[in-house]
Amino acid sequence: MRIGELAERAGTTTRALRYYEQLGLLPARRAGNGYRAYDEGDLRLLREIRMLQDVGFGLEETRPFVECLRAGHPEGDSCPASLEVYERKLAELDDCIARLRDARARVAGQFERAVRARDELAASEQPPRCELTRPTKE
Amino acid sequence: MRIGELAERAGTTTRALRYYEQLGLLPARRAGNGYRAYDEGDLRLLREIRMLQDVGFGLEETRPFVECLRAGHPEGDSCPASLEVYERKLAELDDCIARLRDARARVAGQFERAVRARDELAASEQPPRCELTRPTKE
DNA sequence: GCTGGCGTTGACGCCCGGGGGAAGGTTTAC
DNA sequence: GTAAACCTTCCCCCGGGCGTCAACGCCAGC
Repeated sequence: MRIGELAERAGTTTRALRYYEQLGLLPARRAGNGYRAYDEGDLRLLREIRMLQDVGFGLEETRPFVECLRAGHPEGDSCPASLEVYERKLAELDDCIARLRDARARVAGQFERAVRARDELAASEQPPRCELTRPTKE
Repeated sequence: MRIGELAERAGTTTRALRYYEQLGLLPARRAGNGYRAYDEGDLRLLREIRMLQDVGFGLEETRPFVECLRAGHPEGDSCPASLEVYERKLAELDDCIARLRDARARVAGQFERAVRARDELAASEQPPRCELTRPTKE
């Protein structure tokens, strides 16, 4: 299989495949004419890469999974190195979520304070119209 | 006050101040010699900018707050435009947090599945040593 | 009058990942 | 024979927020 076919079957581009090869992530054998030659195993590796990217992994983070598959394991995450990446990613996500929640809390605090200040200002400038003092219309 | 002093008092750099001016965020009057001239009000604006940046606002998002202060309001968030930015930011943060949580859940699912697969494999390859069959040492 | 420390403008660099796109040359396929 | 697919190499880009020169002007002290 040549690069165009592989790209199409994996739903990516030839440009991306050359880039992965440049990273050493998905090296290709070469046919006599210099064309890159791929097989079904490479398709499997590529699908693993794309799947992990969809979940938010960077290309470097997919490397252990790819190498695990290439080493003959049934799944990309059958190796300890892959599990470590999972754990690191979970920690990273937790950290990021925590920081965002903290930021959210700070912004929400500011927002509520500002809203209260605005309401108090409005109340002092324009005293509330009481139903008992002005019972009827408008 | 000149640019160096303002930068130091606000804990930033002259480069940043020129950049803010370039954005129209913090325009400066000019002294006769062409030097930028700032006053205490500018320091206040600048502190507002830096405070918002610390909470995660981009420079453009600080603009309504700065203009609110410049319009003579007591706080940067005394204006409706600022409150809208707060609300937009809160929504943005909520969205981001939700997406991260989703990603985290997916990764966690993969991780747990992989760990179970590993444990089952280990159990099948090497049957558990039972206390009753091998009660003593090692 | 000279050094040093401020200031001015403008322009380029950078960081980060993940490629996009074009130029210029083979090889293959119909 | 020619179009499509492939090869390599190269630069570009996206956003934000500045850093870092370069080349020059202004002012104080000695």
